[in-house]
Amino acid sequence: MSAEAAIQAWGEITPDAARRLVVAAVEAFAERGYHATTTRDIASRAGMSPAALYIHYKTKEELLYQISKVGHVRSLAMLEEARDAEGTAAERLAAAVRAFVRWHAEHHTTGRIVQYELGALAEEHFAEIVVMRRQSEEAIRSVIRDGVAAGEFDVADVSGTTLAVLSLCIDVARWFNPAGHRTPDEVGELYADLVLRMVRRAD
Amino acid sequence: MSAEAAIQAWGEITPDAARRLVVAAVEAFAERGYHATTTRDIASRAGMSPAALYIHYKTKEELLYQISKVGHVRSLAMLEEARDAEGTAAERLAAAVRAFVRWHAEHHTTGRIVQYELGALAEEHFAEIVVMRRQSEEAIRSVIRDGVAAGEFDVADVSGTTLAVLSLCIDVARWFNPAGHRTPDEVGELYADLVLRMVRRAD
DNA sequence: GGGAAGGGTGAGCAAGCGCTTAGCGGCACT
DNA sequence: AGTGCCGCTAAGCGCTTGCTCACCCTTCCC
Repeated sequence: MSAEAAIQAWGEITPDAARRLVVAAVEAFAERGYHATTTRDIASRAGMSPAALYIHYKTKEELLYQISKVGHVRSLAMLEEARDAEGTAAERLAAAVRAFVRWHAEHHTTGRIVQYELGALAEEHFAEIVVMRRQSEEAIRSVIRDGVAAGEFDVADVSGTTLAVLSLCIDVARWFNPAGHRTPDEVGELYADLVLRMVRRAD
Repeated sequence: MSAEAAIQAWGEITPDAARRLVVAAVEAFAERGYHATTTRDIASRAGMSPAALYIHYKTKEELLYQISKVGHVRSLAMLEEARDAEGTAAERLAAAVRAFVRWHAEHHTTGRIVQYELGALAEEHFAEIVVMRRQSEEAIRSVIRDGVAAGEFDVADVSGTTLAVLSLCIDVARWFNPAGHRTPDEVGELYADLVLRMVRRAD
């Protein structure tokens, strides 16, 4: 993803300086991790002095919270949209995986923060995020349950399989390399196929 | 895993104090992450003063390297053993996944460090570890290739599927909760089944 | 033209960091 | 009993960290 696209992805954040700080923080957190990133690093990537950060965010953790929250809201919206769409359970599950994986590949920097920096959130922020994560899990679980009920899927352990499907998608943020030869679309397609094979009834 | 079991898992490390430091570091790194863990925290968990750490390890990073190295050696040995075993490709792939997943569940603290703290390694240590990771990937890939050649598997993208299988197993270290109701054996069994469904020829 | 407000800076504080050093106590060996 | 050594500690050094504060521009309204 280009720098311009990154800035556009955070378009709803104003003013401009606050958005630049978020974009800079996403880069830095994804590259080095939250704890290894300094406020000076974030500020200088955004072209500001260290003090400027504190005009827009109370603490470094609040920046992390902002990023994590937006990422989780997007993820949840994506999964619930797929759940509520028209079509067979197989079609809806494939659509959910395709979208979720493509997002984690395309926005793998944000994805890394969303998925791997939860432990750095303040307690009250963490509690809020956990609610959304449970809802995401429930969205996938309900599609799988639908497929089993309709006789499309043959799944012995619905909860365990839900966990595995989500886990598979999430981990894309860890290994995806934009310089590699796989595009986000291709990975989404491959994964949608693999997930369908995991759940489909053999016939 | 109990504290005694943890200590035994690092049994080959001597003297006793060095082993206690490693066990303490594994706990601390897994809980908070490498960068958020202080040498004072590690030392006090091991029942020593901060300075004692430096008698056994030159730096905090060397402790991480020790942990990462042992973990990678174990992982690789496990996967290569499964690859070289007797049996069909399906049997060998299932055995590999079962063992790999069980290990990541049972030793999920070590697993987290092995899989998620690579970026904190010194450059020369990282390079050494990357070699082992490539060998691990190659072990799984060769079993899948065997299965395709034997007509047991139907896999369009061998490399992509290898990546997905490894990714699925690795991510167990992130979500596994020993207080949950799933045992490492159960997760291993579930995952072996899911992976076979991902690759098997429908007939 | 004067005052308020908001986005920005340079300098720096208190705390905590990784790591070092001087020295101490107990053990093995002579 | 004396000596050397090894595992360890108390104290603390030099540095970086997250964050603050006094002050400065620019813009806007009257």
